[in-house]
Amino acid sequence: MNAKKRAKYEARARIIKAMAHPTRLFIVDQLAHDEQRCVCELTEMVGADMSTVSRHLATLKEAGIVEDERRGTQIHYRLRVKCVLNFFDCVETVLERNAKERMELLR
Amino acid sequence: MNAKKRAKYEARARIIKAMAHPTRLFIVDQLAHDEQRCVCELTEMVGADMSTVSRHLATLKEAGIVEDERRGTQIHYRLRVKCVLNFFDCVETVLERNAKERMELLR
DNA sequence: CGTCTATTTGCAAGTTTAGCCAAATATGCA
DNA sequence: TGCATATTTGGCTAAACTTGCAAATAGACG
Repeated sequence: MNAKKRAKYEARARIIKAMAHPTRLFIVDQLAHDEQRCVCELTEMVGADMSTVSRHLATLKEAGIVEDERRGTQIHYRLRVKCVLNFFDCVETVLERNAKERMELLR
Repeated sequence: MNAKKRAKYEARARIIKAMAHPTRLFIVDQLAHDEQRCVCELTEMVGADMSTVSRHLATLKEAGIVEDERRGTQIHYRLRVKCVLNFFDCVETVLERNAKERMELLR
């Protein structure tokens, strides 16, 4: 794999890596339902330190998956690209199939 | 987020994390085109140590994204779940949008 | 201007991941 | 059985990621 090709896959991987964390997935899922949320609300929902949540949001923003907007004293985040929600369907498919296969192996 | 919910997102994240690496993305992409490949071929294409490629394949297999089959002395890998290919489209969308936004910021 | 609130950032510790080399396994075949 | 080939696994190091606490920022508001 040459440098150019490698760079292409690295760019792609950066986006996917931004989704590859339970808390960040939760946030994305939440924003899919609620349109937008401030850091304090998400912190409350996630149940971690606000600094931790803030960093997760920065990771998602850096990847271009969410965008933020200041509203007075707080900052609201919302999904920037809806298609990431498609990930969930496929992931669910994989999980179901894994579960099914594990069942069959037990017989 | 309670324990059950957390477990749900952790399971999802494990799948996505398995995709979140340039080499593994390359492999998935390759298997999308070529149906199946042995470790030696993939090693050749990737250009890393065979042990490294083997581990990447193990990661993908563990997640349920690929499956393997021994053929004599070599082991062939193939995609187990096609829908992961949908990831690429969305990732491309995000990358394009990021590029576009960066252009606009330069004006 | 000073203060309060919301958020981000610096730092340190703990955990995970990636990569290579060497050694162990597993098959095929003479 | 013994050798050759393909693949995986153990061990180790360097780099990356995660997290919370404390400190720094940025607006809002009296």
